[in-house]
Amino acid sequence: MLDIVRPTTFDAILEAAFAVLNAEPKASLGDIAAAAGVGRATLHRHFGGREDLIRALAQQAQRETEQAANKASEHALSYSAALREILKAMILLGDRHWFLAHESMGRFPEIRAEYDRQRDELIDAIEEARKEGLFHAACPVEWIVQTYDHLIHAGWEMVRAGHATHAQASDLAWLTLKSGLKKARL
Amino acid sequence: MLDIVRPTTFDAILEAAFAVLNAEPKASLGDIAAAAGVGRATLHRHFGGREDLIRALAQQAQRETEQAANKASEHALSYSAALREILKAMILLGDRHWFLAHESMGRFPEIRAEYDRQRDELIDAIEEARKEGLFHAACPVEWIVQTYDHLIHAGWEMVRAGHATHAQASDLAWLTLKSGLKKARL
DNA sequence: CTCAGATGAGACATCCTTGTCTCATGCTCG
DNA sequence: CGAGCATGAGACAAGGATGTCTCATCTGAG
Repeated sequence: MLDIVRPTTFDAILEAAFAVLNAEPKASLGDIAAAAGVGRATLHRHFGGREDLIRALAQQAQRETEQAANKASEHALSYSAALREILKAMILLGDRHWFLAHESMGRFPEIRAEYDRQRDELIDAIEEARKEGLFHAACPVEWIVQTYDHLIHAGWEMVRAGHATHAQASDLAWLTLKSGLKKARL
Repeated sequence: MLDIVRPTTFDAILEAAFAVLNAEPKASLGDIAAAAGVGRATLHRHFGGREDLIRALAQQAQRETEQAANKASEHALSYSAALREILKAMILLGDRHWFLAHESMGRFPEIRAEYDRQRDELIDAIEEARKEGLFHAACPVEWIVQTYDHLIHAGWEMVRAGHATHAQASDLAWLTLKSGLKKARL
């Protein structure tokens, strides 16, 4: 209706790009423009080229995941609770999360640096949660990080495929992580 | 030495293609040929084109994962033990496993059909293992399949990154799966 | 030693993608 | 109502990828 905020052309292009590129990394700018419902020239007016679009996507993904993580953890009373709420929030942003992890960030130093910083924050939170008894003392932090990431994506796929609601997928992912890593050790 | 079986050119191209395409789906046939150490014309002599190469990769991945799964489970005394041994075998074939799951199989009906058949076999084994008490009765089979696939890839990445040996990654993945899904339920 | 087969390099044509530009259209605001 | 801005469509040039072909070279087997 009158009060509905129509997404800008810029946002429509980003949204379409996430969806198209996650499904088909080889997709052309023409494919993305078509999916966004805009002309290719319009895409070129908003972005300086394919690399510029990819960079904008990565920055948007980083902004959204950072904001969602901060918002999710602001009322958490423990690191364990924070990790749970962040997991839940990330499951909604699975496409952004996956885009960041799998699109080559090597060619954008500033994206890589921010990605590494967020990784370090996650590792710090994991080590604090371990002290709270969430993870086995001998479980490698690399495995915890891997499992955390993959369960986010598994949850996102459950929601996307219609096999579970967001709340259900979050519960499944959290229970699996919590129970699974309490005993997992080398 | 004299008895070392030199990989054929055909095999070298497939091996290089798995590695290159998993890292960079947009890679050109020239990139793949270079990584295989052969000329692009040679690649074209072995494969009728890019689509033909992708189809051959998918068929090879299906053949190898099927053989490895069969070999892994031939001495298993229970479905749970079989799932464990298959998980261990798949972690070594993580690149094939991931290629099958993420390269678009929609355009090859015979690949899709075989993929679905192998999925059904896995689901059957999961349901039998559930009867053995491996999984919670209320845990959705879709979640079990998702978690199984993702832990395979998580384990493969641990090995590839040098964070764990194959045996260690297998143990971590199995413990995480077993402990995590024993309690995970909706 | 010779021949056949496999291969590498490079040329060539075609197609696709990208980036730029121009013109026309529509919408919104003053 | 008019102007300005955003956009779509299409043309055009350039570059890269692909597929085909030819010639030269090397290796292995007979």
